Amino acid sequence: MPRADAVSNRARIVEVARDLLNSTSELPMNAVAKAAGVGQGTLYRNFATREALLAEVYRADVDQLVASAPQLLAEHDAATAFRRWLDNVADYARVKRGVLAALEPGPGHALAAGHSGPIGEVIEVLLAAGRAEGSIRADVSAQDVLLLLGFLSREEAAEPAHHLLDLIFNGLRTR
Amino acid sequence: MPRADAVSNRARIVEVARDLLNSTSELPMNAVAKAAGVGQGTLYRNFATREALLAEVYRADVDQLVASAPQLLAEHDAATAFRRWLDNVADYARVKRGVLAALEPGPGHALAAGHSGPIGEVIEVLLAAGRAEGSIRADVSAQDVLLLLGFLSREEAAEPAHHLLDLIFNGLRTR
DNA sequence: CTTGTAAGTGGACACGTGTCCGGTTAGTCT
DNA sequence: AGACTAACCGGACACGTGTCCACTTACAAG
Repeated sequence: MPRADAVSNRARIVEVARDLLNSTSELPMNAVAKAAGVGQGTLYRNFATREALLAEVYRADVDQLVASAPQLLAEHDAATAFRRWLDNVADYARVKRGVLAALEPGPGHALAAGHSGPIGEVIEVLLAAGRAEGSIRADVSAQDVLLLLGFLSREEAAEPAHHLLDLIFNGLRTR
Repeated sequence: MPRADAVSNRARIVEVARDLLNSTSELPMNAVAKAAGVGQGTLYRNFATREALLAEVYRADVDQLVASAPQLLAEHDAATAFRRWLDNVADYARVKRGVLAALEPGPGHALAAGHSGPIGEVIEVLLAAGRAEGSIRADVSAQDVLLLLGFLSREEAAEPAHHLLDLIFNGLRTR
């Protein structure tokens, strides 16, 4: 059972981080610690990396992203749903630059286990639907897609994101 | 006309950096400066970023990579040549982890001008050949390819590189 | 040979990151 | 209530990065 102050500290860290991101879109770890009134030790114990902190801050957004997939699958064929979902990811990534960092597999975090968090599972679902439909290559894993999506984290790729997604998605399709 | 000592300093910096990479595969900038017997100021003036230094160290390798493209185009059809060339890139990237950093477009360096250095030009040549042949999509730019190749810089992508290249190349092809 | 000066030098500095550890405190047990 | 202990706290620290600027020196002109 975690201590009460530890819980509130963690919550305050996330809250402060969200505020910082809204105002400056920068996220210096030591600034977060100072603003939250905790030491760096506490900050790093709760969130070992900046990505972990971002993941918590954007968890609601990630959840929404995850939730949109089944909805898309219900309304469209698998290929279209997949394509639309990728567009959703790109849109989120452009608005909130941190989202993509949040869904990236941490070092040694994703390679060992097969699942790369909720996002990985959703991609797997979309891939499975596409495979069943015959529109998506059978040799594509969620890990592959995640890796290919890595370009979204590059700053240079703000605008042509949809175009690049087009190329990537074209590559995932059967021919 | 640059000063004589400046020239030798620059050469020694590159030499030292190469040695460091061969022994530790790490490249701390201040370590390079100290080992080369120059101040950090000198180092950063000659090479504004670590990438610039890596680019110089691996220039010979990059040149070889660039030279292999026309050769491949002479021996195979454009699509095959392009595919083989991508494999070459992946092989280089796996052996010398720094090569990929060397060919990446620096911030604001590649977006403005159309050319992203020699690598960008080679890719453009391969793309043009593929377009003429009708096997490569017309809406693909060298910049796109460079961005998509960005996954090579991720550590996690050491082994499945060829598979991912397969997916990417599949995306570049016409259908 | 002396002097001028523009280029070059190199180290101090400010900043961000992540680790480590002595002190503190919440929750529990008697 | 009082004491114990394990978890927690938070700041000092060591390290790497990149910038800045006072000093030095190569080269040229008189």
